[in-house]
Amino acid sequence: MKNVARIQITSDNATQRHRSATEIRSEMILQALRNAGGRVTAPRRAVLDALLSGGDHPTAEDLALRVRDVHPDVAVSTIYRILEHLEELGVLVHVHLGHGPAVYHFAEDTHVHLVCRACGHTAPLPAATARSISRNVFNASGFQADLAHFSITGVCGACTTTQR
Amino acid sequence: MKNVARIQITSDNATQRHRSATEIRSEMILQALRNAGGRVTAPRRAVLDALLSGGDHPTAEDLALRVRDVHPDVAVSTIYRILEHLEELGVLVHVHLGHGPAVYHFAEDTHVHLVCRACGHTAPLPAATARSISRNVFNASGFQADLAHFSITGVCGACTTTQR
DNA sequence: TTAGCTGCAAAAGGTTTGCAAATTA
DNA sequence: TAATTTGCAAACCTTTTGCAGCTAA
Repeated sequence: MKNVARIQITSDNATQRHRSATEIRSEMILQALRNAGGRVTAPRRAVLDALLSGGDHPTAEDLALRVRDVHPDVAVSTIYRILEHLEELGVLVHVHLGHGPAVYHFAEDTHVHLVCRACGHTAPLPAATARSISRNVFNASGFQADLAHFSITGVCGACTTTQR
Repeated sequence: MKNVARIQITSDNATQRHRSATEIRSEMILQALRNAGGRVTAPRRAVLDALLSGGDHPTAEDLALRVRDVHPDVAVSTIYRILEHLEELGVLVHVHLGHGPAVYHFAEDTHVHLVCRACGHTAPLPAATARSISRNVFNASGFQADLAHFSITGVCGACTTTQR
């Protein structure tokens, strides 16, 4: 009995902790949505879940696939509308990594992407470097750069070495 | 008679000089095209003329319109194929200034574009700044950046001032 | 003559839109 | 109930592709 109780408490705590990571964050966002006069629907929850649980650079299509695991007939257009809405709320941003579809990000995770045109891999530019570059651009041109919206293409270190 | 002759010579010289600027360049490119096994056709000449004479950041559509002033039924697909071909020859590059269509450039005129998302204007980043940024990226990440392929979005000095 | 181009029409890929039905608050 | 969302289908925009006929070399 004692043991069982203890185990249950532990288990509850674990569940609770797990929830705080993603679900509380999700709830906060849903609340912001409601505060802005929006409604909380199954597709919206599912998109947030997909964003919070999934990989790092999902496209709208990726998100649609994940959402459909749970709600099989959510339309892509719905996904796009939800993403647009979340961008307006300042929760998300979209980024163009290359010629293909855009990828989506939580706004707080914004970073500059280096995309190698030889191997296709994406690496983040260190935040300090990004800041220094923005400062550099600003000093030169008085321009407040959002370096994260489009990626920086080029050739990564590994591919430079390989190529010769 | 003397005068007439003189005038004609002067006029010829002027024409000659005018030709050197764009037409000789055009001829060099056409020659490179031939050397690569390609053929010189009316649409190709017209695309080069449009690129050499026109504004600074033409899209494929812009070029199609200008080409059609002279050759009314050149297809857009032809324009795209010509542009692709000239890119393969290293004569041109295309640049993504924003969410719309790509714009085309002579490779030698490559520069980094700052695009203001408030007013839409495009300004070049000083070459020295661009070099310094590339160096910065390379030192931080070993990545050889092609900063010119995608623009840098942000808010220009004028709009920053205006907005508050 | 023949490899290379072109026009046309259609398709592809990503994103947006119109609208009637369904759903949230 | 009223306002918001959704699914579906169709449209949109930029770019690519297939193919039969045309053309430069």
